Amino acid sequence: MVEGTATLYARLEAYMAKKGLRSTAQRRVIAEAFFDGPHHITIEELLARVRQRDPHVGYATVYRTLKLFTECGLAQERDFGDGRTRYELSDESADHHHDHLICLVCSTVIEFHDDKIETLQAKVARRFGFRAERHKHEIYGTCSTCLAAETPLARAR
Amino acid sequence: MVEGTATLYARLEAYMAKKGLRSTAQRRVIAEAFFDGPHHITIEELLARVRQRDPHVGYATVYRTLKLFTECGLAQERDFGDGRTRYELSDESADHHHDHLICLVCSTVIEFHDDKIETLQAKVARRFGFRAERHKHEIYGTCSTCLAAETPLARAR
DNA sequence: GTAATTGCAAATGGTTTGCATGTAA
DNA sequence: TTACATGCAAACCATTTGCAATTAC
Repeated sequence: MVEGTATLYARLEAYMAKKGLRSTAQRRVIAEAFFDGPHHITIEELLARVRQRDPHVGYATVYRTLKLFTECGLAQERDFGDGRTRYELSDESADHHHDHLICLVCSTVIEFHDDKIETLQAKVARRFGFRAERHKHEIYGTCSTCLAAETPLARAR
Repeated sequence: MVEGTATLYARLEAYMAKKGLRSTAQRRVIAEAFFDGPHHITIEELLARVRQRDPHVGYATVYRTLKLFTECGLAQERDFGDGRTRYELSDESADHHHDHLICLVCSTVIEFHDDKIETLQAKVARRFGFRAERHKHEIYGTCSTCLAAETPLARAR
């Protein structure tokens, strides 16, 4: 299960205390908006959510704060190739590690997890004497919904 | 094996002829520099190679030409997260499909291929009714050379 | 001849940064 | 009080684009 947002926020507080960083109203609002916002959120989307609660927050603050979240292990950056960075709860913060299927038609992102692939990946790294720290595994294509919307002719492709 | 550069160039010529595009000195020089240059080359690196042969080539031309190579299936874009796009011969142009191990210390890129992972990937897509078109599988960590250079203490991490 | 191509410089767009002001501890 | 944070605007930087001059066909 996903940790409660209170627990996530406590982790952030602990990190900030350790580093001598300060707990500010902006960081609290951004954390709240991020923790219960949609997965794979962009800075722009997050800023919109944040400004619903505090219209004065600047976008540089959101950038800086998400960088902070990434440093302290709460968030992970994702790049799905559309030009803007997306953020999601890190594997440790969410229930477990996952990878992505990305629909090139409607941009929907489906999360998946496959233990066998993870195991094989570890084997590949070992084969090269490589210490794997993280990975990115993204499958691009067309999701079932968009496939259904295609004409029969196109679907037969 | 990798196709000879003559064959690759012939494919490019065929594509350009089909599309009514023109064979120019710049495109020839860029193709030559790309086909026998290093894998995962950046625009800047490629431009440097190109300018050894023709100092007047502009960098917009290199961008446009690599986009052309990508369109016609000769090249593939890669993003290893360092801010610039890299280009390599496409799977069909080179011997076969491969993925990457990327060293976070020295930036070395190791190519790997694992049929079992490919098969499992296809299964994952099927499970979601997803038509997979391409994928990106990158493992980030520390390569064997950099591991060897670490202190015993750090290596035990 | 004429449409595609080039080189240059300017524009774009996401992200970062400098700095004066504000504020948590 | 004194670093750390913020908001704004300007800077950055890879990439794209407008346009006049050039060139392939």
